Amino acid sequence: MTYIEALVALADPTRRAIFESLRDRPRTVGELAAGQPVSRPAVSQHLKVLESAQLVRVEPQGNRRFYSIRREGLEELKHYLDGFWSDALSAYAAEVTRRKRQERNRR
Amino acid sequence: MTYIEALVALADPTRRAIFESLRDRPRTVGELAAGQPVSRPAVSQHLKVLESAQLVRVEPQGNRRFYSIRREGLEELKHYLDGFWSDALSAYAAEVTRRKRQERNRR
DNA sequence: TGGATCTGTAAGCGATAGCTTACTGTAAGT
DNA sequence: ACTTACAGTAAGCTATCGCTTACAGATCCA
Repeated sequence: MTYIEALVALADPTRRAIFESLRDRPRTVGELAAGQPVSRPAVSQHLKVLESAQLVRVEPQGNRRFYSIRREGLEELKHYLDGFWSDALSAYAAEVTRRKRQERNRR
Repeated sequence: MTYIEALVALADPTRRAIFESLRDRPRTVGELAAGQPVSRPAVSQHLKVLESAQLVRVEPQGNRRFYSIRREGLEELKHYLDGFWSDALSAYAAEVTRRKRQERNRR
């Protein structure tokens, strides 16, 4: 059920910005905070949420901590979304079309 | 930029429950409210958000309004997520591995 | 036509999410 | 050893989100 955490995590604009700024390469907390209009502790808190959602990993390197994107959380979320492309869903779509046609013919 | 609205919309548990209960077939507001532990106006408000995110459509039928799932919002979100499977991201992954190896050899 | 049914909107309230400042801990540099 | 740099945690504040009740509009049915 990590896809729920991923949804919640990415729903916040600041958290999404932090996540996206990790696209090209890993970054330290300080680096990430410098790129955002919020304080460094705020970034730390966001990273905690992202990590719990399996969206980022940490790599401590001496004094600093490098954060980087992790695919696991994204994949779970993608699979959840894929679940809405089922046959049942197609069946309903047909029903909607049918209803519309019916409605049109009635006038 | 509808994928942002989709993220926010699906991040709420009640809204997600409503959305998921539309998987098999279209339903009226009353039906949806009956399946949820919140009031009917609350469901109406959630549906408004879902509709704005292109996740559902409405089909008024006389007195009632049938809501059903719409794929557009989901697709935008999926494409957004797909963007994180780029080459740049693979490059970073390599860098992480390289860093780890370096770290190991140093001890 | 008049009451009943279905649904959206308005206003207001409480919980919580995100932010800040202050503090603590740990590693690096001199 | 002492100081500086980096980052996580604690506590507290505020804005916002989701909920409720009350109300309004539209359609159905007798």
